[in-house]
Amino acid sequence: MNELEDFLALKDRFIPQLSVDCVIFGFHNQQLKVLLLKLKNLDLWALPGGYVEQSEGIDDAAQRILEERTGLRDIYLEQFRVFGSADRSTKEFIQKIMEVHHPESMNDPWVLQRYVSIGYYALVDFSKVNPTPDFLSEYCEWFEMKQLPKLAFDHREIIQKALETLRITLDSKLVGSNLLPETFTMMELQSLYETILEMPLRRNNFQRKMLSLDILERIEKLYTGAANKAPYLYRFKKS
Amino acid sequence: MNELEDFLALKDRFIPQLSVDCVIFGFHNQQLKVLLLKLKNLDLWALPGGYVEQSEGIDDAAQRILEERTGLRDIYLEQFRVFGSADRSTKEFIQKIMEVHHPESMNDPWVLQRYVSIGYYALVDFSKVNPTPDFLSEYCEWFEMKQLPKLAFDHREIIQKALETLRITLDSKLVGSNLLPETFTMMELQSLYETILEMPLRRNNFQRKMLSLDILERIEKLYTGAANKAPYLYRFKKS
DNA sequence: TTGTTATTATCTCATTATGGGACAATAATA
DNA sequence: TATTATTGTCCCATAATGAGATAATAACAA
Repeated sequence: MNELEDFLALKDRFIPQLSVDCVIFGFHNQQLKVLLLKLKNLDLWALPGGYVEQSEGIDDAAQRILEERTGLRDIYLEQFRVFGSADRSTKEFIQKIMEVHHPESMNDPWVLQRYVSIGYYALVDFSKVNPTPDFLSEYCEWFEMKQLPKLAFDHREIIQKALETLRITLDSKLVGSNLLPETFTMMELQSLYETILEMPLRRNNFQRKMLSLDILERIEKLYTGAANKAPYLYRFKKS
Repeated sequence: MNELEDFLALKDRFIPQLSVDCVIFGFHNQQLKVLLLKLKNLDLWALPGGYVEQSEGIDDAAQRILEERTGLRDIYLEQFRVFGSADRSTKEFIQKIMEVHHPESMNDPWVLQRYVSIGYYALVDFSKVNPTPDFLSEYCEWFEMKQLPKLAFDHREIIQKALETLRITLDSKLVGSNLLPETFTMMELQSLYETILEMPLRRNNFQRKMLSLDILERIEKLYTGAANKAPYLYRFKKS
């Protein structure tokens, strides 16, 4: 496990006791998804995360972590909350993880210290992501928000809080332009909003609202082969 | 400077390279004010701030710092953003501050390290605050938002960001109940909103809006001695 | 060719919210 | 009793939103 040794040796590169956790949202098959990592030899999943280098801004750290897990650069990223309550009970989890990988590391009190974690949420085009695990994990997979697996630390709470923030900022930020592919139908856009808000919206009023914002460009019709009127394709206007 | 030595000796009590800065808002004489500290022997002011103890939650740390500077407990507090860009240039300021107080401390690389700071804003009843400086400062005073003095670090930016957040959340949070005294007139409430939003509002529409929210209780009339109709006093409903 | 069917795109109307002016009520004073 | 400066409401035009109704149309079946 040389990687881990390297990691422990490099601890001076990072700000101690501070981590960054990223809730990466994607949208696929009318469902909101989150990218998670399966921890090696444990029946536990975790958010993509990492540490902040001494010479690195926190937003840069988040971008770096995101690029490592998705292969994408310049991702839409939003800081939403710091998780630093005294009872985050990260110790028990780190203990579990470290015991499995490298029992000797337990002698180094550094790994067992309490962490304060900065929560970011990211919006990505599902189809462009290349999920890549890190050295503590064996897989990297998308999970539907409704069916999250068993999560380490307080990561379930972090995901929940990220979604709440996303909901609140839904109509002030252009969420769609980051979660949807280049072109999409009005129904797909509506379905995205309904999924995030967890409530049905009316087709007619939703379309009126979206068109009135003057942020969409109507391209051509999409002929799906279905026996009904073909919907228009839209894209977000450039600026 | 024994206090400082104690402080340096106690560094293991705190999470390193992490600080908390509090933007404490008050409202007085129709003006929005911020509580600031005057750094000893320097022509510089700074936000009340501090470090997070190893066994302390970050919100608890903020409450502790707030209590030390204002004498108030259970203050309305909201985390709004983390400041951790690589170029926060805190070093030059810390250097300035430490040179003045304790040149020997400069040998300890700890004090010169880069910091990541969690920004909180607090809303307090101006009249109840007892401003109290900390060991690095000589005064603790209220400043009008429009006339801030020369500020250390990136504290001006932090204050600006806090105000922006306050504006955005103005109608979802009950800002008034924290910034105003127990009872107040409709005009005072409106004046608070106008000051925060930096825009004039219409008396009739503002009153209609506020009353329709069903959060205010009308008490009795306030006879000021002025030659005009006496305004009602209001208080925020309990629950 | 001509219906049929399932959607999509719009239109319309009622209801509610908001902007902005007008007016009546009233506490102290002249 | 009249005056004055505010305060509390009312009214109406306009904008935004909720909810049903109707027209357009792409593929398929008859």
